[in-house]
This record gives sequence, C-alpha cells and structure tokens, in this order.
Amino acid sequence: MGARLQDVATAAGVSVRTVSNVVNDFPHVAAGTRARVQATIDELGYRPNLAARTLRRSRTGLVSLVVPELDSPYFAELAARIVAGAHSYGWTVLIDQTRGDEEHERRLIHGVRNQLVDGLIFSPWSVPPAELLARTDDIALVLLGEHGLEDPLDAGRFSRVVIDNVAAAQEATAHLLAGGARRIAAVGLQPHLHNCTAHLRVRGYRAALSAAGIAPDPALEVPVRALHRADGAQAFGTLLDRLAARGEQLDGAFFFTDELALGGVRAAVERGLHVPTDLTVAGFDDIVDGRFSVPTLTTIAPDKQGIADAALRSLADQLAGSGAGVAVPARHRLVVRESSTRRQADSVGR
Amino acid sequence: MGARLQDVATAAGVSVRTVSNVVNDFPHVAAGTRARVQATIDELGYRPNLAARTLRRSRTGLVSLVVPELDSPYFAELAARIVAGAHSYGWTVLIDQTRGDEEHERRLIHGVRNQLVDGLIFSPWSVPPAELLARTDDIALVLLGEHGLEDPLDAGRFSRVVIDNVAAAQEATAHLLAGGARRIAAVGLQPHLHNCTAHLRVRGYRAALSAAGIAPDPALEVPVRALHRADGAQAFGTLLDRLAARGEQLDGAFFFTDELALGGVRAAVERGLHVPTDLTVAGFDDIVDGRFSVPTLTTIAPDKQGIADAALRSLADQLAGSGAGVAVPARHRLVVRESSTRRQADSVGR
DNA sequence: ATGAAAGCGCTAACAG
DNA sequence: CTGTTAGCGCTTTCAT
Repeated sequence: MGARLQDVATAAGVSVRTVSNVVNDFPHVAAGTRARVQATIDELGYRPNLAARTLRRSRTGLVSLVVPELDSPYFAELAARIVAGAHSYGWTVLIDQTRGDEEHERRLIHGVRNQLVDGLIFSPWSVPPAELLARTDDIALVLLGEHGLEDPLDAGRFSRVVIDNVAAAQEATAHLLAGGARRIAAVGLQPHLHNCTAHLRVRGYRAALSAAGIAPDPALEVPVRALHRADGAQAFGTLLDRLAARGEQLDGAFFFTDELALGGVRAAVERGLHVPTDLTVAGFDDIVDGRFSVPTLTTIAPDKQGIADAALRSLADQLAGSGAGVAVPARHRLVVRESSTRRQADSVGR
Repeated sequence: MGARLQDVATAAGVSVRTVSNVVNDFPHVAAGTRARVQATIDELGYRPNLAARTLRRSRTGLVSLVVPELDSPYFAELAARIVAGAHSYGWTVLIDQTRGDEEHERRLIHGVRNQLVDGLIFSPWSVPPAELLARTDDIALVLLGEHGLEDPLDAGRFSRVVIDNVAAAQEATAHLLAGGARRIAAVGLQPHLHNCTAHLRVRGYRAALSAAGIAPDPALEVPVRALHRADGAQAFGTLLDRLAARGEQLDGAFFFTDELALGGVRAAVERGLHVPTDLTVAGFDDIVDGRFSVPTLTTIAPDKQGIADAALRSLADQLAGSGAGVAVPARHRLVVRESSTRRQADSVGR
C-alpha cells in the first residue's frame, strides 16, 4: 500500500518519533526539521493508517450523529453544523437517520456500532426515557433535547444539551398576545409520543395565556401526526373549518415547528384568511424557509450553533473522562418577522 | 476494556490460535473444543477488536453505499437489500446521500473515506462520466446504472451493474401500444443532467413508437426537474392542459419512474380523466406504492435483489483481486397491472 | 528536540 | 487439529 511512517522517517533522515510528532502537530519540533519532514510526507503521499492509530490510541476518531430525519430543514442544518464543528476535534461524523422508528433508535442506543465510534450524539424521538436509563453500553452519549429527563431523579444521569422549551413557547405566545391576539391556537401536540418536547411547549403556551388572564381552550390545542408542512396544513385547516362551522374564529396561532407553521399559513390562505392581518402566526426552529416565505415567519430561533458546539464539547469532555451527566442549556431568542406584525411592510427577514 | 483473545484462550485452556479459529468460523476445529471456547467467549463477553483485525487484515469490513436520496422508495428498497446482503459478506454498510449534489458526489468518488471503507457502491447522478474516468483513487468501486459508460471506449474501465434501459422502456411503450394506445407521452426527461438514464429511456420509447409505425412527437416528450410525485403531477398536468387547450388528447403515458407516474395519475384524475379508461399508464421501478395505488400501476420491475447481489458480488470480486471492470447485466420484467388494463377489474397487484 | 523500543489485539505462516 | 510466534503501523515512555 502507501508509505508508512518508517518510510517517511528513512527518506527524511529522522526517526519515526519525529515524523509522528510532525503528523500530530506536536509543539516541540524544530522548524527546519518540521519543514523537511512535511515535504517528505507530501512527496511520498503519506497518509496515516487509521487502523493502526485506532489500535494504539483506542479511539476511532468517529462519532455518530443520530437524528430522526435529515430531510427536515432543522435537523439538516443542525447536522451540517455538527459535522463542521466535529472537524476541529478531528472527528469524522457518521450520520444515522431513525425516521423516528423505535426499534431503530433502540438498536443505536444500545450500540450496534460501539466498536466503530467513540461517541454518540443522539436526538431521540420514540424511545422512552426508561430505555435510556437501562442502557448498558458504555459508549459516550450526548442527548439532544429534553426528553422527559427533567425529572430530578434522572438529572445528572446523562449528558445533554437542552433548550428551555417552556420559556420559549411562553415567549412566542406572549408575543402574539402583545400584538393583540386573544384566541390563539397551539398546533403540534403529539400525545402518542414519549418525546416530551411538545408537552413542554404546550405548557409554555398555556402559561402565557394564563399570565394574560385568558383561560386555555382545549379546542384550540391541536395534535399532529408528524411535524411537516403537510401535517400543519391538514391539522390547522381542519381546525379552521371546524371553528368556521361554529361561527368562531382565531386571531393567532403558535405552531411548534416552522414547518407546521408554513403549512398552517398555507391552509389559512386557502381559506381566504390573511396573515398577519386576520391572524398572527409564530413558529419554532428558525428554518431558512421562514426567512423567505410570504409572509416571513416569526419564530423562536434556537441557537443551533450553540447546540452543536455544546454537544461536541460535551462529547469531548466525556471522552476526556470528565463532565458526564451534565445538562448544558442552549439559548434561544424570539425573531419577529412579518407573520406576527400587523403593519406588514416594516419587517423584513434578515 | 473488554476481554482479549488471549484472555479467552487462557480461560478456555487453549491457544489464541484456536480461539481465533472459532471466532472466524474456520472449519478445522474439534466440535468439543469449539463448544468450550464458544462458551468462554459468551461468558467473558468477548468481542473482537475491529482496529486490530483491520490492521492485520488490512480490511475494514466497511463498505459505503452512495445514493442520491434515501427517501425515494426505489433507493430505499435497494439500500435495504444491499445492507441485508452485505451481512453475508461480513460487511457493514455506511450509507451516504448525495442529494444529487455534484460536489458531494465528487468528494465521495475521489475517496474522502478511502481509509475507512474497503469499497464503494455508487449510484451517480450529476457527476459526468469524464470525472469517473479521471478517478485516481484505488478503492474498489461498483457503479449502479448506465451513466454514459456504454461507450465502447470506456467499457471495461469500471465494474458496474446495469439494466437495459432502452429495452425496458421499449417494452413498456410497446405494451401500451399493444393495448391500443396511439398517442403516448413520455414523462421524465432530464436534459440538464449528465446522468443518461433518461436519455436511454427516451430512446427505447421512440424505438417502440417507430416499430409501430408512429412518428415520435417531441411535444409529447416532457422534461421534469426531479423524479418525484410532485414533479410528475406538475409536468404531466401542464402537458394535459396544453393539449386540452389545443383540443388534443392523449391515450397513453410512459413515466420514467413510478413516482412520476403516481403524480401523473393524480394530475390526470384531477382533470377528470380516468386511468386506464381514458389513458393507459406505465411507470418504471416497481416501488411498493404502485402495488397498492388506485389504480395499481403497470411498471418495469428491475430485479432489485439481483442488482444488490450483483453489486456486492462485484465488489467482493474486486477485493479478491479479480473481476474489475466487468459490467453485470441485471434483469427486468414488465409487470402489468390495472393502470394499463382496459378491463379494469381483472388484474390485481400481487 | 530527537532516537530506540515496547506493545495495542489480532491473524496466519510455520510447526508439530 | 492445535500451539507458537512474527508482525500489521502507529503512539508514547524512557532515555539522551
């Protein structure tokens, strides 16, 4: 095959130790030696043998990212940032898509790949928290999201990066209230899932209403099958029709994802409603599409870069033997755009 | 970490050689010894160290499957079969999705992962054949599809598994003709792509028409952006509208993929046309959806299992040092279902 | 700042 | 049929 460390050493007239130092960017190498060795490396096209390195270091340099789906803009963006960030740790990222399949998730949690990867960044969907607790595998794991682990009993058991879904949902709802909305729907409940993100967002939504002296109306809390545009359009359309049949109406809607919101806006438009004139809308995720949609979409923007960085750092900490079981909070902020701004023309997607 | 081969050997009172033989299923091991060693392995929870094995064998046991997209039923099914089949070669499959992105494809062809995988099963999309020819990487490669390599100049340069797109398209079209159709559209041209599958299918379509004494009408050959339902619905709907405006009509349509066909049928239905009464339809790929759609879909069924098997075998041959540059033909067959059968009730999706 | 050398866990050639 | 043993290519301790 290709050149070995030894070959480079011989060709450059130094020992393998020195070549290794150069390859691994060790500080104490004379500049001249380094240059000469590097030249030889380039000339010979030397590439370190990953297997030998792994055997020696007992680290593969691979980490696995497990997400429900990659074709959703949110996860695609998050994955892209994680892949990019992993580079600076010298890691290669293997991506797995579970499609929310419980069996698939379970298999990955219990480490089919444990020999292959040093760590796992996992965004669970269907697998209940109890499963996670029962994990016997000793591979480093970082969880993305809340996932029912806010229970004090479980706290400290897993490393995870979390955003404050309750507070975020409350902010979004409060923003719609501040704009004058009084009857605000919440779209995106997923009662059948153990995934508790939706539960937390409902809680924030209700809290905001209560704080404004409005009693939450269960009829305005609508469940969805999945979190995509079609689900939002379908669920919200049905709600609008049902309300219309009773002569009622809405003046605001908080969707649990931007995709749902985009679908919901579409459903509203098809029924002759204008956003934001007839009702104001807020989403969650800050996906790119919402910056260019008509109207542009008000949303909660989780700090995706922060989430990616925190997940990688947390993984690195665990691999270094420290910092297991830490929950790192990630920031979010409300981004106000046209969909929640009555005077439509003054706000433009950034 | 875990137990090593040596540990097992000591515990079982045999040499590492024997344990290795058991682990690797070598034939010449006494049944009693084998059982005893196996018991010890289970007891100690021994798992071979992949890095050490790789270092020794200079094989990682990983192969990479590169497809344009996994959420298309065709590729999802093919991938599933390849993953399943790889198991019997002792391989683990890493899946990459290119989304048809040229840069992404290029990176993978030139082997970012060359250290990581023993071979590559590649289904190109955007990358022109010239790129492939210029490949310097020496990793084993099997191409899926035609991809302009039918040029005799290039033949023998790459291992690939191909189906006869021209013949298949001709069969499908001939079948529609045999059913009485005379004005048959072809939906799915992709003039902007180097990917030449579409070119070949057009060729087969035209050949069938000519053979029936019908002059191909360019107005009936419609291009699409991508190969999904939405593209089929959009493209075919537009065609139907354009024809209707001129008082013309169609009595058949050959779609280059089942997904396009499903979208096309939808577009026809929305315009008050009935399939197969008003026009007969055939697709390509034999995706599961077409077996349960209304009407069920006549299609060309590529032998996906055969393609998967051939690709894996070809890879294995290359890794064994033989059989590079062989083009393995895969079979296909016409599956007649309701969409092309005038008396609708007598054919049921199998 | 650099060299010498041990050994990571496994496979397979060589012996018996 | 089974035991002994030499490396695969690399990192890293110890020495200089």
